[in-house]
Amino acid sequence: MARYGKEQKQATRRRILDSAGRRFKRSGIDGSGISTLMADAGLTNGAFYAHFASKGELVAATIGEEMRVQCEAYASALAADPAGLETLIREYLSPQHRDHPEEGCPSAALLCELGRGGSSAKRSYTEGMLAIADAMAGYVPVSDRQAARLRVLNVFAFLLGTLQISRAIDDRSLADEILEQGIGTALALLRADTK
Amino acid sequence: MARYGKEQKQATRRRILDSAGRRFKRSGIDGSGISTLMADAGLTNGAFYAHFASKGELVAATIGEEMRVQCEAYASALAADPAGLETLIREYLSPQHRDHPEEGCPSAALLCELGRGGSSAKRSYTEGMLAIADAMAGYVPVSDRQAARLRVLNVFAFLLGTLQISRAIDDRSLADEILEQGIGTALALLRADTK
DNA sequence: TGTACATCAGTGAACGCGCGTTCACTGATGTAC
DNA sequence: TGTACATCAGTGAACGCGCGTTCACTGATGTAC
Repeated sequence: MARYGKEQKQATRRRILDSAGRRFKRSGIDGSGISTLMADAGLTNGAFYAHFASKGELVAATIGEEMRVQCEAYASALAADPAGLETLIREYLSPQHRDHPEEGCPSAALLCELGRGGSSAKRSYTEGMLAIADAMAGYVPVSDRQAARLRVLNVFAFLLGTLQISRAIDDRSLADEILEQGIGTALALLRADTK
Repeated sequence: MARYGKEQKQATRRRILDSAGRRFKRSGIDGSGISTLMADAGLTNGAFYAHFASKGELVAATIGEEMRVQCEAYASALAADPAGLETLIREYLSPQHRDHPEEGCPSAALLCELGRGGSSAKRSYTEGMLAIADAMAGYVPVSDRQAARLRVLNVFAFLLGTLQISRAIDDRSLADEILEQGIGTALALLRADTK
């Protein structure tokens, strides 16, 4: 409503990005309309195009932001506790994470949709994924850097697949069991000699 | 158009189910409208409700059918070649599968959407997933039956996560590399002692 | 064998609704004098 | 210090369109006589 410096508008943009991340992860990209996304941010639909040229641009920006936040969270958790990979895995494969996609991993919630989505969202995703692989490669017991990155990607693929299955399974105790079993498998995967 | 026996209408239903499977896997569930789904089957929108009570019912039926077909395909491939698990894994993690979701695994294409979707689709999915775990448990080097089923689920989670990542990655050669690396990891995962 | 009829799978127009997007407008603010 | 003005983030109604769903209708068929 004002002519503050530029910070005001950028703050609104960040607010939209933040609430859009939650909404997309809860309802899907196709399942989230502009009016709902803007209402989530406490605004009306018309203001949207002052911040983004299209829904596709919002999607790409939101994915980028989600991946950046996830990468930072993991990197700082590991910097604080270099053996913290196990904690991260246990949190990832927790019933809490399964039951609250809107607070969780963007890959687990949106990856199928990204696969068929626009190329700018894929670009954002690829960058974010590589940043995560890079940030975590140092904490994996593999000496070769590139091999360590691929190992991280492998573990990540396993975690996200397991979480997705546990979300789609219609039997809570089986879903719990899959998560529990997944923790052991993920830890083994992390350390295994694969080649 | 006719008063044939009941086979005619059931044949049409199967045709809708088959083309809907392809369409959902290509465009997503939210991304596929009734008119398009019916046109894919060579019909007009109005005929839909003679076969299904709602879109949700079609989704559940399609998921059930897709899982059944996948289960049968895997089971018969393994029956023909008991060491064929490696072939199955190589086909699953092939660029061909990555580039043709409409012909491929329903889990890889639709699992995020199922996670937030209706309960009848989840029910269908759960049944199908358990049937696959059961059908393949005998081919995994784990003696305890229930542990073998969970192992199958673990490998499946890894495969589907890896395929999804390779579809969302915007760099073909990196995507190829992830698939290639995934084959080795999946084979190791299959045989590893995880507990 | 030929004709009238009942059946019913499929047609296609229409329903209210929410989609992504556009745009004329509002009104609180910082700035100029 | 007080007032007039330019700015521009945000409003809210409207656009054409496709959504899921309904329904009166069509017309090819198997059946009855």
